[in-house]
Amino acid sequence: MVRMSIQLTTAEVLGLWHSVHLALVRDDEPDLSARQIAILLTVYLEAPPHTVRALAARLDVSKPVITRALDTMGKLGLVSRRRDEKDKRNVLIQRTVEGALFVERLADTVSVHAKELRAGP
Amino acid sequence: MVRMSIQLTTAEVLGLWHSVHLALVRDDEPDLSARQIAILLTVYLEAPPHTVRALAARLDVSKPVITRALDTMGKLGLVSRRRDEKDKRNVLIQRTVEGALFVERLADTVSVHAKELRAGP
DNA sequence: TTTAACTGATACGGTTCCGTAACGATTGTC
DNA sequence: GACAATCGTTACGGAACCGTATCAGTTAAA
Repeated sequence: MVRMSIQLTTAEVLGLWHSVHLALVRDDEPDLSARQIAILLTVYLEAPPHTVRALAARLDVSKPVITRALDTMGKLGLVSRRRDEKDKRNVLIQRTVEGALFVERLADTVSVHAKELRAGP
Repeated sequence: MVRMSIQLTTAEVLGLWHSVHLALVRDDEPDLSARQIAILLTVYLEAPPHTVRALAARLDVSKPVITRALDTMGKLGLVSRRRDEKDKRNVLIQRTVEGALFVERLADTVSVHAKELRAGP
């Protein structure tokens, strides 16, 4: 296994983006918006705690945007909310088993379509 | 430049997806849905002609889904519609200069965040 | 203790999208 | 010519989302 930087052509990058989105649309998973994906992956990839305010700042969007996205993703079981007992103004966004599986399937979908790419030194 | 297949780890794939979506949300471009992205890139990457019915079949969605997406992307100037003179039942979806620039900027955004990936033999 | 600052949620009017069903227009068939 | 098949669009009620403004609850400061 060799670590190197990869220089992708425009056509290769677009081909990857195209095939992955086609797969995401065609499968049975719910199609999340770009904002929802950004929130979901921030929660699952970055270190907790995750609050509404922090997510809003991270995405550079308003707080209601986060609240609405959490409502929808909460119904889907992808994330959950809990009051912060140390500061009851805060709400802590937490990961779920179902959400972790969703993220894993997303990674699989992307990986499948990223198999043939050009690598340069 | 060496052509080889790339084996990406789950963390690397998710990190790419995360950073690109964060960038897409934070920039000034309108956030397209997964279906809109799939339609847009199909129109710009695959050979014409592109009809509503063909796009619906390609994405495995109903025709009104395509019509609605074309309405919205048409207002954004990303695609345009024209009647097929040879068979006036058909509508031909066409590329626009503005749409081509949008796709190009999308490719740039993805490329920027795909610079550090692990490549294997 | 009164006030200010801060949190996340809610309300508002408007837009987009959802799936399903029906529609007018055009073309092909008998 | 009459009829069916095919095209894309529209209609429908319901849901989600948009940006903005405001809200109640909690904490910190005066």
